[in-house]
Amino acid sequence: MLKFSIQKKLEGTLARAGTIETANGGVINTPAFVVVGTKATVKAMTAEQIRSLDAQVVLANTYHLYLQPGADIIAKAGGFGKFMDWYGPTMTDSGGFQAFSLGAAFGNNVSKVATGVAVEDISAHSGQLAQVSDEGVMFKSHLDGSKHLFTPESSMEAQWKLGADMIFAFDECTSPTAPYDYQKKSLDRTLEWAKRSLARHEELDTEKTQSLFGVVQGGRFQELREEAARTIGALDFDGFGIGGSFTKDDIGTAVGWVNALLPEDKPRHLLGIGEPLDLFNAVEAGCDLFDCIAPTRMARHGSLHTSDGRLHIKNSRYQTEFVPIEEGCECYTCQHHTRAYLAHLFRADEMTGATLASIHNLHFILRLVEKIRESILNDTFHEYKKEFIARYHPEKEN
RNA sequence: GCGUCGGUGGUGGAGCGGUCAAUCACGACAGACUGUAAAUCUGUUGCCUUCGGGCUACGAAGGUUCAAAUCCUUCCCGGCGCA
Repeated sequence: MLKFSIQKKLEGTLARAGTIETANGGVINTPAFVVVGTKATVKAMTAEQIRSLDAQVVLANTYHLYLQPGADIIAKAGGFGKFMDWYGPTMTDSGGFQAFSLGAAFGNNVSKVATGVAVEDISAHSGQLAQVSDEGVMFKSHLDGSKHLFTPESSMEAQWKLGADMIFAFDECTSPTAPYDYQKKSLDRTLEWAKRSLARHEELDTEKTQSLFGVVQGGRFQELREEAARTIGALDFDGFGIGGSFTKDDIGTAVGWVNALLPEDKPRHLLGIGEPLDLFNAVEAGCDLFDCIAPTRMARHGSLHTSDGRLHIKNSRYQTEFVPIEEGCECYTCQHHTRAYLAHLFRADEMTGATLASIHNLHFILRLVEKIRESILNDTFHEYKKEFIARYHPEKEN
């Protein structure tokens, strides 16, 4: 069971800077960005490289590791952290996101963050590889088509074996296109699953070495989000995850509805959010932890963060720019390599390009969240945010 | 020299009388990506356009035909075989 302490709150907002101490003695300074290593590896990176970025936490995925290599093998290895040679704090996601990504989202070109506001029922429960019922989620493995039932109980059992310091209750991540009625029904189910997750986890973790986070859902509806914050918030979780869908524009406000109601003395993790502006807004709205695949996936796809916005390293102009991705950046990549070299590696389809780009993007996001933390402690958050947006999103400056 | 097979858009390579500005792949040029089915996916890729269409194109030049990248003739170039 973790200990969370708040060092400083930013007046007039829900933002706070604090420290989490895990049951195993790991320390996390919050707000913190959690690096995603779905299959017990941060894609294209070694554990040594993750350490050299001063990452604080790594998050793996229960569904993926359950299918391959299997939770028992990870348990024998001593947990996924040790398995991958990562000895810092760890988290696992419950598999609840895959109810969405392999269900409603599968093949439908919908992402977790809605760009439009079109609400249509593409049937959140009729996905091709995942079907949701009150009992749990029936997955058809994307690897071999075999069927697997995930329930709150089985997710807790698998996460116990995977051995992370912090784990999540089993929930249903709904589609941003799901209408109110479905969100409501799903929310009720996620609440039941939260109770079942708590009960099963209590049986497994008798010495309280793992912390369990409950997940708040509710889609884009204020009424549902607040209901979820109250009901999940009242349960005996060690922290909370805020999951599901938002629109790009109201990540901050919707998260604020939730955090205004969640118990203040427990950490709040915003699941799957990790673009710079979203991080500022979410911190301001009271979130302490974030995990996101965006920095690493975008890196592999050649989209690199700079203070002046993202650049596409494959664009022709970069072939002859013999300067770092960002002048003054202290990451390994920028200290040793040029845009031209990265442009070449990406064009030549060389793996090292993915590694160097991932190092850079993770460094950018990790340092950004660190600076956000410092700005809370220094009371310079608003100035820092304004300054950042002016350069990164000049079109949004007001 | 004789014979034979071939010469198609940035590249490879389909097409073998009309539905061909020409399948497809690669490359190129852009874009997307937010609890990772993702080192993936999408769009564009002869020139011009008032987006209806127009123009120039399948080695070169002639020819047959209502119609040719596709058939015929000659020439040029390349591979192979025989001298």
